Amino acid sequence: MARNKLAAGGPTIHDIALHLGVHKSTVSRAMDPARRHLIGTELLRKVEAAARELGWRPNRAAAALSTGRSRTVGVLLPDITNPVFPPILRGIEDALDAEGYFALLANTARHDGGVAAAQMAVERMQAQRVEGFLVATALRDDVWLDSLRQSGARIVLINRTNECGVGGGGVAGQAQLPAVISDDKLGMRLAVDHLVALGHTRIAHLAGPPSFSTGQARRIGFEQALQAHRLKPAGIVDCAAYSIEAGDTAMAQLLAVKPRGKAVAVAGGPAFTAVVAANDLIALGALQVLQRAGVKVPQQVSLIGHNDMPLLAQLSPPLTSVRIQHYEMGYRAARLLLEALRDVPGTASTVVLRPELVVRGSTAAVAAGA
Amino acid sequence: MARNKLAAGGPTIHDIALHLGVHKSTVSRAMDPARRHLIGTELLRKVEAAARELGWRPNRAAAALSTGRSRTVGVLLPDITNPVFPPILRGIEDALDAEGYFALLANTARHDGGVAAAQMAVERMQAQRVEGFLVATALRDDVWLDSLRQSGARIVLINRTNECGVGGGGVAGQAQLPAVISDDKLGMRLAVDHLVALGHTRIAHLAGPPSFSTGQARRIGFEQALQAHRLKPAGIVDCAAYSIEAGDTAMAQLLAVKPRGKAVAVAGGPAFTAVVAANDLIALGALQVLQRAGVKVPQQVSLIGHNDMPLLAQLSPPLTSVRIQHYEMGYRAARLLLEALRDVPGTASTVVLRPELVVRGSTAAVAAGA
DNA sequence: CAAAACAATGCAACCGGTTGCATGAAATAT
DNA sequence: ATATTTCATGCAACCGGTTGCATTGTTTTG
Repeated sequence: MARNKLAAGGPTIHDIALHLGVHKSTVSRAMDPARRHLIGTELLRKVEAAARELGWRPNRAAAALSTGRSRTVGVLLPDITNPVFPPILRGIEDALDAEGYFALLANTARHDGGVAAAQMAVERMQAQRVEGFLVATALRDDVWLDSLRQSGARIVLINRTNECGVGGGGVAGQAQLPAVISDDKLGMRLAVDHLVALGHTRIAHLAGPPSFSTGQARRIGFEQALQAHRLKPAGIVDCAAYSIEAGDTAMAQLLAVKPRGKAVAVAGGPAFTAVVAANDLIALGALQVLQRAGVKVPQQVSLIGHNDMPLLAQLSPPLTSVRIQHYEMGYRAARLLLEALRDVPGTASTVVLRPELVVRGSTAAVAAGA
Repeated sequence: MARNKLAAGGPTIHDIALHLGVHKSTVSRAMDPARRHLIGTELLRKVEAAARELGWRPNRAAAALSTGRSRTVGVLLPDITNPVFPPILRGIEDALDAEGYFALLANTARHDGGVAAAQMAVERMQAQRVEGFLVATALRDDVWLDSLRQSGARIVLINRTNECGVGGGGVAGQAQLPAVISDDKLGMRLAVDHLVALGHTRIAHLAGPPSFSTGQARRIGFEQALQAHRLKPAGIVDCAAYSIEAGDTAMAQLLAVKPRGKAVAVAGGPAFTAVVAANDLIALGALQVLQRAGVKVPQQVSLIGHNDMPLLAQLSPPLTSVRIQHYEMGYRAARLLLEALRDVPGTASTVVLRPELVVRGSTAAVAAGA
C-alpha cells in the first residue's frame, strides 16, 4: 500500500463514518449535493459538523477513478506568451471555475521546436483523464486533431474551425466540431468600410500566414470587403509569421512595388494610401518601416491592426485596430464544452462573436493631393 | 459501479494482463520505468507490444489514488491577463512538463471582487490533491498563505517573500519559505546608477502599492540607491495600483510639488529631472501626464519603468526599463518545487535572479540648463 | 388493519493501478 | 549434492470515494 494509516493524507469519509457510527456510503451521499436529499436532516447536520471538525477534504482523484470524471479539461494553445491568449485563458478559467473544473494547459509551440509537442500534450492529458479539450492552436493542418476527434474526445475549437481536408466532398460530411470564432470577415469589412468612408481607394493588405486559419479567413474577408466597394487590392503580401519582424519585411516588400495605372502618385510615394494588417504585431512592423521610410502615418498612409492588443493606445500614432472578444471567446468555449460534457454525443454548435473596430490615431482621411 | 465493461474508457493493465496470461501487477511493473528492471526482457517486450496494440493509456487518477501523487501542482497568481505573468507561467509549465507534471491555475484577482478567491482556489486544488503550490500573488498580508504553510503543503513563492508578520521575533523563527525572486534592490540601483551617470541628481520615485511586496522592496531599493550617491529623493509618491491610471494620478501629484531649495528651476518646471517608476504601467501613466503637461521626455525629464513588458520598444520615446527574468523565475520556481517534492521536508532554499537595465530612449543626459 | 409505497441506511463490489510479501524456478555457493 | 541466493512473477490488500441493490422502520392507501 501507499502509506501507513497515520501518515499524511487527511481524514477520509470512512473516518467520518467511523466517528459517527454510520456507513461510509451514507457520508458519501451526504457530501454530494445531488444526493444529499437521501439523507435524514439531522444526520446530515452531524456529518457536516464532523467533516468540518475533522478537516475532511474531498479526494477528487478517488472520485475521478470511480466516476471517470476528473473535473479537468485540456487546453491547447501555441504560446501563452502571445498576448491574445491570456484573455482567452482567463475566460476559460472563469467559466471552468464556476463549475469546479480546472484546466490543464499545454503550450504547443515549443522552443525546442518539437513537432509532436501537441501530440504528446494530448497523450499526457488523456492519461490525466481530462474530460474534454479546448483547442486554440491555429494551424489548419494538425493531424493530431483528426485522430483526437476520431477517438471520441469532446472538443471545442477556439478562434479556428476545422476545415475537413481539401477534397472533402459534401456527402460524407465530417461532423463539424463545435467552435467559438470571431467573425473575421466582418472584422475586415469594418476595417475596409472605415477606410473607404475616409476616402481611401488604394488599400493594401498584409496577410497572416496562409497556414493559419485566421490568416486565410482575414485575407478572404479583406478581398470580399474590397469587392463590395468595387475596389481592387492595392497589393497583398503574405507574412511569414504573426510578428513584428514579419510585418517589417512584408511592408518593405509592399513598398518596393511602384505605383502604376492612371493615378500617378507623388514621385516615390507608395502605391497605396491605406494598409490593413492581419495582426497588430504585423501592423507594428509595418509602422516601423513606414516611419523609417519617411512616410507619415496617418497623414500619408492609414494603418489598421487586428486583435487590439494591450498598449496600442499608447503608441504614436495610437493604432486603430479590430478588437476581438478574446475573453468572451474563451468563456463561451469553456461553457460550450461543459454543456457538451453533460449532453448526448451529437450536440455540435458554433458561436460566432462580433468584432469591433477601435478607431484611434493611425487612420485618417485620405490626403487631398492623392 | 461507474459503467459497464464495454463502454468507454480504454483498456486497463488488467486487460493487457489477461491478453498475455500474466498478472496485472506484472504489467504495472513493466509500465513503470523505475520498476521495469524487475521484469524479464522478453515478457517486457510482449507487454509493451500488447499495450501498444490495445491502445492502452495510463490512468493517472488511479495511480494518484494509490500513490498519493497526482502529478499536478497548483499555481496561484492574481491575473494571467497582467503581462508579467504569461512568461512566468510559461517557465513554470516548461519545467513541469519535463517531469510529466501539470499546473492547475487559479487567478486570485476576481472580477467579482471575491475576497476569498485564493482561499477557495487552494481548497479546490487540495481536493485535486496537488502535490505543491507555486504562489505568485503579490499581497504581503495573505492569511491563507500562513494556514497553507502550516498544513504542511509544499510551497514555493515567486517574486515575493514571506515576511512573517510584523512583530515576529527572532527566536521562534518561522521557517522561510523557498522562493524565487528578483533582486529588486539591485534593479533600482541599476536604474539610479544609470541616471546618476547621466548627470541627474534630482530623482523622484513613483512607488508601487505598499501592500505589495515588490512595491515595498523597490521603494526601499530606490532610497538605498540614492543614499549610496549621497542624494535625497526629489519626491516619492505611492501609487494606488500597478496601472496606467494610478501612474497618471501619482505623476500629477508629483508635478504639483513645486521646486524648492537653492537650485531654482525654470518657472513652472518640475522639481526633478528624472523619475523611476515601480512598474512599466505606472511609467506609462506618468509619461502621458508629462507629455500632456508639455514636459519633454527625455529632454527635460528622464523616465525609467520596471518589468520591461512587451511593446515598450515601440513607444515614443521607447521606454527604458528594468528587465526582470520572468520566464526564468517561473522555471526555477517550478524546479525548486519539483525538487522539494522528492526530498525531505526541511529543504528550503531561495533563488535570487539578477535584473538587467534595458536602456532605450526615455533616458538622457540631464539638460545643461538644469 | 393489512398491503403497498416510501424514506433512511447498510452492504459490497467496483474504478485502475500500486506494492509488500509469498512462491517457485534457476543460478550460485558450500 | 544440498543449502542459499537471486530472479521473475503471482497474490491480495489497499488508495478513497461511488452506486445498485438489499434491508429496515415508517407512513400512506385501500
